[in-house]
Amino acid sequence: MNETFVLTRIGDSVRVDIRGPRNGGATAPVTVASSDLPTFVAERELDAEGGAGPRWVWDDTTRWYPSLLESGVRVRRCLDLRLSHDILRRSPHVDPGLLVGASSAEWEAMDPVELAGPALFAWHEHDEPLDSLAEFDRQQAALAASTKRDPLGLLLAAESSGALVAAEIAHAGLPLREALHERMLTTLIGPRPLPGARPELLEQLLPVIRGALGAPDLNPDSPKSLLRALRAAGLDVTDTRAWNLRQLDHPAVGPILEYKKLLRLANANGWRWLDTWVRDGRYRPNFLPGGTVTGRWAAHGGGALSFPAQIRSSVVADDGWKFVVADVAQLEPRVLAALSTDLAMAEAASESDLYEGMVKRGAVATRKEAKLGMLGAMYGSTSGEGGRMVTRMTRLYPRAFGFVEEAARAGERAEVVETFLGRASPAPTGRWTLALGDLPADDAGRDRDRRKWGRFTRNYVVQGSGAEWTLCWIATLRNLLWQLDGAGELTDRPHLVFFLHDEVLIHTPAALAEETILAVRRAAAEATRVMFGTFPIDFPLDVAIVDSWAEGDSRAFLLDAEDEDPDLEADLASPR
DNA sequence: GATGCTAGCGCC
DNA sequence: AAAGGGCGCTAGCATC
Repeated sequence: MNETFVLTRIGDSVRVDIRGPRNGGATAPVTVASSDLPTFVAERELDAEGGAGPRWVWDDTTRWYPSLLESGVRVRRCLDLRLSHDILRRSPHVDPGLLVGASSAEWEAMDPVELAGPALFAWHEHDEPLDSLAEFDRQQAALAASTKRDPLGLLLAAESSGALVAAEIAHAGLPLREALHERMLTTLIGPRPLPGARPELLEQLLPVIRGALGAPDLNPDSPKSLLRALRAAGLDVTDTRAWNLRQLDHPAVGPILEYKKLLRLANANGWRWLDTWVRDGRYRPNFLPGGTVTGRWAAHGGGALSFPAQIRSSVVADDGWKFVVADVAQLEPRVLAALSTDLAMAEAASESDLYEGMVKRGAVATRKEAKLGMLGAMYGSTSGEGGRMVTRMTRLYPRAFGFVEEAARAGERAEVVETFLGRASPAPTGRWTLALGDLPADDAGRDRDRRKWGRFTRNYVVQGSGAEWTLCWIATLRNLLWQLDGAGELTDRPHLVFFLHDEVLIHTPAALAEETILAVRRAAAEATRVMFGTFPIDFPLDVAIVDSWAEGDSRAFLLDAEDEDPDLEADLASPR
């Protein structure tokens, strides 16, 4: 039976309201002691073996699933009412009145529970527990009445699966060898310093920098005093950004850049990071599904989503285990081609490298131009080579480039834009939205803000739809991984241990690594089918079986590759 | 002493 | 004249 179980916590017990697949109507609720819940859930999952499985409806995955996982219980499906409330409330295709009811304000204000890290403390539940059944019924009614019922329903399911993945990643943790990390730190910045002291190798760079600038008291940790010292030394700079310093020809530049790089490592992923976020060979950040407006995940704790390439060599699979690392090549351009049904761009995307595909078809002269043009279209470049390429490529791919252009125009009109499945952008609140169409021609500030919002909505439709594809990917993947020939609980089988926007890491027994690769590919194909149906678009994956994340890092490879410019992103990020 | 902001840099 | 999106994190610094 694929029944729906709606869980509401009441004191030390849980009220379970059961909705059958056909009757839709209420049956008498069951009351389960909280301590018996894992058994109750496990039995229902077992009963439904083979089918899609029961669906567990709860207020918030972070308040339910971690303890189930601790008890060794995995679920196949859930509906996270907190996340779905947020999506439905923002959708212009949902009647907001249907979502209003008891505790509306509490549903709006609910935050996820942080499970990892130094701030861990017990959360206080509401005195009056939120009634999940009432909220579920409201959401179902709102969904049923929506003109975008099917895509929104898919989005809610994918978002909820993402919440399950996030909890499972937190449960399993990313394998990270403290000893390796410490050795790397010691080599690069010196042994663990005393509290408050500068690491040894930074200390050694200090006199070099001070000497070269003739500033004996300079503290290069302070951008302000560094800027002062640079200008006092006769250098024409307005900030201390590494990219700008690199343009200068001065003996202080090399040591300063080296210092900044090591300081960054020490601050972001040094000894304190290790102490705080890594325990018993596992790094456990808090992933927050739906944590950003576009639907990409956010993360708290240890900078999980900016895990530097430099330290990925510390991420090593357990003995007898492997990592399967997979990332999507040019996710967002491919999503854009499908969003806009641009057949010419989709045709170029049949190549494993979309940009090369454009070059091969004579659209542009070089891979770099293709990339500049695509990124320019998705981010809103108007000047420089990016801007020029956008103009040229608009003629070649009018549907795709027109699609993002229209999203930008809509944003500038203060309209809400949507992702492919219907996640709506927030309404703008800036002053420029007032008296729209009645702007003084010389109001440069408002004009700038309006264009800035247009760049946001332009990017929103692509970034948000890309996030939806990856949600569908990992949602399918977690189920396929469970069906592999494993046994035992989650961490005894192939399981996801990291998710980075368009890249996944799976920790798998070595014997199942090849099968895991097949699962990753099948999941990608399924995500494409579910999202885009028969539209001819490919999402090729780069997949590798590795012992260390560093081996599977395409950037590490690209640094040696002749045909790729590793500084291209930096070029884009810099003025001129 | 706590809090909020900025600069700068990491990731996608 | 110049004009790219989304994030998190840290230290320094200003402020209360």
